[in-house]
Amino acid sequence: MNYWLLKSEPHTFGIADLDSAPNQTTSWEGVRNYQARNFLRDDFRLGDQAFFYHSGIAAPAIVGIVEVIREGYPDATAFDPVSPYYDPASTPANPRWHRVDVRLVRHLRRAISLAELKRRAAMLEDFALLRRGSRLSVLPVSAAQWAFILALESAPSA
DNA sequence: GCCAACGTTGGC
DNA sequence: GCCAACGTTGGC
Repeated sequence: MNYWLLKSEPHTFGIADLDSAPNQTTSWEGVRNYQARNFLRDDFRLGDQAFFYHSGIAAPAIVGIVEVIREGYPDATAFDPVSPYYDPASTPANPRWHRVDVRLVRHLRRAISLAELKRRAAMLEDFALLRRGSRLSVLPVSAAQWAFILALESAPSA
C-alpha cells in the first residue's frame, strides 16, 4: 500500500468537481512530466490512497482523500488533437503518457494548508511537497507522513 | 554531450 | 503580476 499526493488547480478540476463526477470517480489525466508519469505508470496500485491537493490558489491546501481504483494505463487524451493534452509523439501503439483512475474517499474535515505543513516541516522530514521548488504534480507520501498529516486534521490549526 | 534559451509550474 | 525552480528543446 502506497500513499501519494495529487495536485490539481480547483479552477480546472477541484474536489467539488470530483463530488459531482459520476461515482465520484475521475481519470487522473493530462500529466505531462516524466517523473510523475513513472509514478502513475509503475507505482500506483489498486487501493493506494492519495491526498487531493489544491494548487494555484491563494491558500494551497490538502482538501481530501482519493483511492486508486484503476492502475496505470495509456492516457488517451494524448492521442486527441483537440485535447489540450495532445502530444503527437504519443501513439496508441507506443503511448508515452499514462493515467490512473481514482475515486473520492472523503473530504478532510478541515483543509490542511501548505502554510501549516511548512510550520510542521520539522515533523515531516523530507516531505516531497516541501522540498525546494518541487513542482511535481504527483508526489509520494510516506506512511509516517500520511499518518502525521491525518492526525493534524483532528488537531487545532497551527 | 553541453548549455543557453525557453516554457511551465506554482507560491507569494 | 512577479519570480524562482526546473524540465525540455535544439544548436553546436
